[in-house]
Amino acid sequence: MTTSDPARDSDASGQAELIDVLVQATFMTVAVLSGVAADNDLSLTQLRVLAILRDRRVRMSALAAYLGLDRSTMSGLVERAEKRGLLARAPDPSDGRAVEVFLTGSGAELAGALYIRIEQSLSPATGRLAPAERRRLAALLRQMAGPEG
Amino acid sequence: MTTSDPARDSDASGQAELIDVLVQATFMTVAVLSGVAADNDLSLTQLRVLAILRDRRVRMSALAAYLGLDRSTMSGLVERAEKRGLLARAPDPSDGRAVEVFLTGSGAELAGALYIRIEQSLSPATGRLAPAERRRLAALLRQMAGPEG
DNA sequence: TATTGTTATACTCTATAACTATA
DNA sequence: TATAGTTATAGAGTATAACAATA
Repeated sequence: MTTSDPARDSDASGQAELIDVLVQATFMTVAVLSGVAADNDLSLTQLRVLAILRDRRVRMSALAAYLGLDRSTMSGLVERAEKRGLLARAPDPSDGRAVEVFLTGSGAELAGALYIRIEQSLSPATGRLAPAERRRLAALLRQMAGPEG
Repeated sequence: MTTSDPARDSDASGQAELIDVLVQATFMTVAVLSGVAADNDLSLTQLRVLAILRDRRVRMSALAAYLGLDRSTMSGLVERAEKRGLLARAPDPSDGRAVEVFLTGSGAELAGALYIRIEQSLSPATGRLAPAERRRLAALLRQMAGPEG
């Protein structure tokens, strides 16, 4: 989304300029995350599932809602990951319709390793900032994308 | 990639904390972009193709390299977009092997509309920042993800 | 009646392998 | 020989529609 629109030159509010570089940083990050996932024969979505389940046990429907996917899509994703021994399903005792998903030992191990690889793979980017700048950037990103949104 | 790792509490360098919120902001942005794309019956990759071609005419191989895709994948993406009348292919006069891709009038019109929708759809997030904060965030993101990386 | 999850189906996205044409 | 692009193939990701079981 890089443009050379002349209207951008007098962008006093910084909206358009921020959007350009935000989109650029987004695809840089997606590329890094996808690379780490691919190195482990995972899709980006599978990586996200492992990350979500790292410290939680959740219902199929909650997983689908959080990822913005249809429940039928979740069934396929979970089935393939289950076949690989990364996670498992169990009926929810409190609701006969619901199914809970959780990591196996092997899945938890992989999730931990993935997190370390992500930190390493992003460090060339984050390392371009001084510690104080990193904290400032984190604060601004949290304000922009934070809990409220 | 949100965690409650106690090691994070004493993260004086801000590395891990930045990574968490960067990944969160990344998926927020991807969700917004994917939503805009889906509203126009496009995939996120197709939207990126239109954005790249907005002010350029590029070779198939350059497009594939920029997006990190195989050339055969580009052939399919471009063929489907061409079938919809959004872009076209033409042989490169300077190299008999090469093919250049460029937007049609209809494709350029859509690309412009998409950009406006993206600005609108991201504004709830960017609007949480004051103009000076937006400029500061843009500068930090540029430094982190900028031209060098 | 509404919700949860699965299955069947169809299409897009993606990479690998094999191929043609050009450099 | 190497590069540019396409085609064939196969598998993963995705949504829609229809369904069964439970609430």
